[in-house]
Amino acid sequence: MSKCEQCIVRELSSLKALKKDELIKLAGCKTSYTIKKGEPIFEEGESINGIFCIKDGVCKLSKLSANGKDQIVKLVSSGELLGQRSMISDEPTNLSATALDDMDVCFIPKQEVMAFFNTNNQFSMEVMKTICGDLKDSNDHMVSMAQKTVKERLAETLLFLETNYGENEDGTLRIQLTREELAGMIGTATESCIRLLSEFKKNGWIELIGKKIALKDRNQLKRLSE
Amino acid sequence: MSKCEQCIVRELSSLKALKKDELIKLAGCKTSYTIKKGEPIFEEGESINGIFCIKDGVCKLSKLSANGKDQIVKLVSSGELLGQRSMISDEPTNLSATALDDMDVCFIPKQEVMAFFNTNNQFSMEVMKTICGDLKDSNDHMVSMAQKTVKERLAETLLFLETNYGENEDGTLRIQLTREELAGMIGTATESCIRLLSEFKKNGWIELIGKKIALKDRNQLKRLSE
DNA sequence: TTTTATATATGATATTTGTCATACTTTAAT
DNA sequence: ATTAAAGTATGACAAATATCATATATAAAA
Repeated sequence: MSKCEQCIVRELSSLKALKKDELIKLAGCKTSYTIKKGEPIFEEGESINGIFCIKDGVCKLSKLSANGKDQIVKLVSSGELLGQRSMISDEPTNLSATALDDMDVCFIPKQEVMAFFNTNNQFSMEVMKTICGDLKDSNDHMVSMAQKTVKERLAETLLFLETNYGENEDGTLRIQLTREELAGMIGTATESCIRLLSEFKKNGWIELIGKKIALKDRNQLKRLSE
Repeated sequence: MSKCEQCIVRELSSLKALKKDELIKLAGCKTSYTIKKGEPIFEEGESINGIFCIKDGVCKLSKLSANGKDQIVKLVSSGELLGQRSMISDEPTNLSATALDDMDVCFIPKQEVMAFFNTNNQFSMEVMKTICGDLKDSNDHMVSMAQKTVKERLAETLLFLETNYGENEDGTLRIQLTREELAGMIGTATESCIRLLSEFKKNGWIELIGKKIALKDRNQLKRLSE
């Protein structure tokens, strides 16, 4: 049972508001484990009685739509908390979380977190702010889906992925998404996504190196996305 | 300066967690006023240093997209609070709020609400739950936009409007939206919205009485929306 | 290695949706 | 009451996107 003090999640998430004694309590009740790429952390409809701390790796939060397509609502990665919404609302999750990488996570039981809400106001405020940020992102995302073309959304998403997850030495996006997952992020059919990637490549805006994608003309992508 | 105790907002919103002395404080700092149909309560980019209590009427929360269309993110009506997200995040709003009805509202300054956060944990939890509900709705809405057709979204929206805002004696939807606003809710062009309404009418699923809409075959609409 | 499965890619085509033009209707303004 | 403006409606057409078929490439399994 390792300490929570030096954990990246403690540094970056709402947990930064916790005091020493609270961190010790935390370390005592957490369970840590690993999840392999492709495996679920939890699935739509499950009751998850607590929150997850992501120590390493990235996962997708997605929702299966009636037509069988998996819409990606959000990516969550190391340093972040997962499952807060469902825990606070006290209802089964409406989303599935699936590892895109091999992941290291900790699970903190609900009663522990709720206790912190009652004793540490700063922690409550941090969580509230995080959720408000998520709400703003979700609203913006929704407007994007409703008002932008698939092409615009693809450009937007590629820039988002580079900004938030960086690039490898060869200039390709570090985050590894299949074409199907990328399509799931922008909300379109896999074929449409592939077709537009080909078009972007033909225009010299991106480069396709095997399955990987490297951004070339960021200004053009930016212009397109707005 | 009227009391807050018997106010509908106090009954239905997070304010129900406030105690008597807190309500007295509230009554002392609020400013109440009216807003006429079509007028803004606040606009995108404004800093609104507090929250609004909606005593009467309905408003739309919308965001102007790059193509000049006004996407409606959410409707907010009597009994609800408005502006919590922006106040908690401490940043200008990303949305405009515009009255769809003549409205009665109260404004509560930020410092007052923040004080309640510090002294009344139940209130904090209620606000948190509300925002979590908003987040879930927004996520679901986003998936709808990404995965459903305009036709499906129109059917869904018509049912939503009936469920949440009821109908008049003649069976028409009580809430009064222009075709443009309805299009803004489902995320499509005004003409497409009108065209589909005509199609629904031709199919006998709805009736158009002037500008008003009456639902006829709710089962069919429901089937379509899923 | 060979086979099998899965992911990527592209063409052909159908469907959906947006845009522009125009007519009609209702509401507001002079 | 007349005019002007805004909202509703529909046709014609163009553009965007989905679907189905199929080919190729890559990865996994036997």
